[in-house]
Amino acid sequence: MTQSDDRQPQRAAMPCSTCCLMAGVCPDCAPPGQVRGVPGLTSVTGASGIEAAQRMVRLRKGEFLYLMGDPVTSVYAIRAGTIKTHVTTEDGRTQVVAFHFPGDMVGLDSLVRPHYASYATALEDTKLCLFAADALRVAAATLAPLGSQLLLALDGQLQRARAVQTMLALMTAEERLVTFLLWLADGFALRGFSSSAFVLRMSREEIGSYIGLTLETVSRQFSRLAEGGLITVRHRTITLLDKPALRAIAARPMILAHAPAPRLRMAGGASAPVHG
Amino acid sequence: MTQSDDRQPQRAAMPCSTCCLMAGVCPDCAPPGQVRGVPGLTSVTGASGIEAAQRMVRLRKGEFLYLMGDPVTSVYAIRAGTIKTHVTTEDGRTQVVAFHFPGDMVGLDSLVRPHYASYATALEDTKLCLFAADALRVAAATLAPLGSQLLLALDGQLQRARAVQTMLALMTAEERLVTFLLWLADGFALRGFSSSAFVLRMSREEIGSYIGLTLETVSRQFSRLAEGGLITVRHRTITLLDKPALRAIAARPMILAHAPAPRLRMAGGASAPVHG
DNA sequence: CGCTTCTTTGACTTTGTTCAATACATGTGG
DNA sequence: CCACATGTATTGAACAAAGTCAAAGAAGCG
Repeated sequence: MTQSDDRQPQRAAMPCSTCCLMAGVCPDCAPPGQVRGVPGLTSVTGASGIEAAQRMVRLRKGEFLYLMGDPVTSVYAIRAGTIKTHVTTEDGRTQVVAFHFPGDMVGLDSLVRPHYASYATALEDTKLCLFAADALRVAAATLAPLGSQLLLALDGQLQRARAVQTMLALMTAEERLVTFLLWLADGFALRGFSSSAFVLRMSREEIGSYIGLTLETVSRQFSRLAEGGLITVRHRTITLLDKPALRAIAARPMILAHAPAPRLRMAGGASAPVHG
Repeated sequence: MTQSDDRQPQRAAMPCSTCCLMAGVCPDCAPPGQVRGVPGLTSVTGASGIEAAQRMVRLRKGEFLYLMGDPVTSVYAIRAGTIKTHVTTEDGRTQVVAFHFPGDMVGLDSLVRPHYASYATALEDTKLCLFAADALRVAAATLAPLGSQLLLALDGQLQRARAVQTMLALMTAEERLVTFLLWLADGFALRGFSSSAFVLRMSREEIGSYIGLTLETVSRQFSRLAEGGLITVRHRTITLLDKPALRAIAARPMILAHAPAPRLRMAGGASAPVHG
C-alpha cells in the first residue's frame, strides 16, 4: 500500500503452480519426477509420456498464440506476460472474452473440442508452457487427479465468465471500469504484486471490448475517477488512491461470498414470489 | 417446420443421457449395472457406491432448488422442466445467469466449491436427478471417465457463458432477443421438438435479465419483430416465421464454426495489427 | 526525429431506460 | 359461471446514458 510496493508487476515470472501441477515437467518449473501437491501423479505421468510433449513457448507482443478455427493441438499455462482471448463478429468487430495472467491456463476452453473457439494474442512478450492437447486429453481420461485439476481450472474460467456476464447486464460504465480495476488489483495481489499501483497491459479499446464499452467511454470514466481523486491515471500507469470508495462503487454485483442468503420458502405454494 | 411439428415441447421428459452417463443408476433412466457409452464405468461406480446417493427430486413452479450461499450438497441433471440460475445484487436486483433445460446439469458450476454461487429456481414443474456432491467429487477424483464427463458438461456451460458475454458486449436489443430466440429454437430442435413454435417458460422480465435489457424493451422488440412479420407473439407462445431473416439479424456474433480464420501473420513484427 | 498509434476531450445523436397508464390472462372465490 | 384480483404484458412520452463523429494532444517505436 505504500510507495515501496509500487514495483512493476507484469514482467515478472511466476513459479507457475498450474504448470507444475498439470504434469510436472516444465523446463524451468519443477524437475521431472518431482511434482508438488498431487501425490502419485509423477509416476503415472511418466507412464503416459506426457512430459515428452511439453515445451516452452515464447511470444512477442502482438503475436498470436492460436487462431480461432485452428485445430486444437495444445493447451498453455502462462509463466510470464499477458494473453487476451478474443472472438470476432462477421462485420469485423472484436470482443475480448478474457485476459489471462501468469499462472492462468489458455486454450482450456477448447480442450474438449476439435477447433479453437477464440483467438489468443500476446499483449506483451510472453512465456508459456505448452501441453500437447491429445496427450492431455488422454491423461485426463486416464488420470483422475489431472482431471480434477482441469475441472478446477475450467470452473475458475466459468466463474469469471459469469461475473462478466452479470457485470455487462447490470452495471453502468463507471461501475464496470471500477470492477475491472479491482479485479486486476486482486489478481496482482494474488501474485504478490502491488494491488494499488500497476500498469495496464491492454489498450483502452481492449478494456472497452472486455467490459462492453467504447474506448472513448473508458477514457472518460478514467478521467472522471481521477477528477474525483479515487485514482491516478498516467497513460497506462494506474494508482488506486481510495480502494474503499472504489469497492463501494463496484459493490453492486453479486455476492460471491458465503452469504447468509435470505431465507425464502423452499417448499411453499406455486404462488410464492420467485424473487425479491 | 410444418404445422404438425408445433406440439408443446416443454412438458415432455427426456431420456436424460447426462444423467445416465453420470452414474448410470437413475430410477427412471438406465437400470443399474448397465451404462451406455462409458466402458468400465459401471463396475467402478459400483465400487464407489455413488448410486446409493442418487434420487429423484420434484419441484413445483417457483420453488428453489438451492439458494446462493447454501453448502453444496448435490448436483442435478434435469429430466423434465426448466430451471433458471440467478444471482442478486446488494440493492436487490436480479440477474439470470443461465436457463437450464432437460438434459442439462444444474449446480455443476458449484461442484468444486463449498457454497452455491447462485440461486436455482424452477420456472415450471420440474423433475431432476440428484447426485450427492461429495460422492461425485470423490468419484471425479478417482474415476477418470467421470471426470471427462464433468469436464465436458462444464465446458458446455463455459461456452454458453462466453457467448452471452459477447452478446451483451456487442449486440443491440433486437439482435439480443433474436439470438436468444434462436438459441431456444436450437435447444428444442436438439431435444426433438419444434424449433419454429414453442412457448416460453420465462417472463419478459427474466428474458430481459438474461440478455441485459428491461422487460419493456423486450416487449417492444417482440412487437417490432411481429410487425415485421418475422415472428408471431401470443403472450408466451412464439412462432418463428422467417428463420433465415432472423439468423441474418443475429449473424453478428462470433463464428463458433470451423471458420477458415483470416490468415494473419503468426511470427511477424510486433507492429502487426492486433485485430483487423 | 518523424511517424504511427493511442489517448483525451468536445459536440451531437442514438438507443434503451424510466415512469406511467392501460390492457390482457389466468386463476379464485362468490 | 362470472366478477374480481393478481401478476404479466403492451405502449407512450420524457429522459439519461453511452455511442458516434471529429479533432487535437501525448507516447512509443523505428
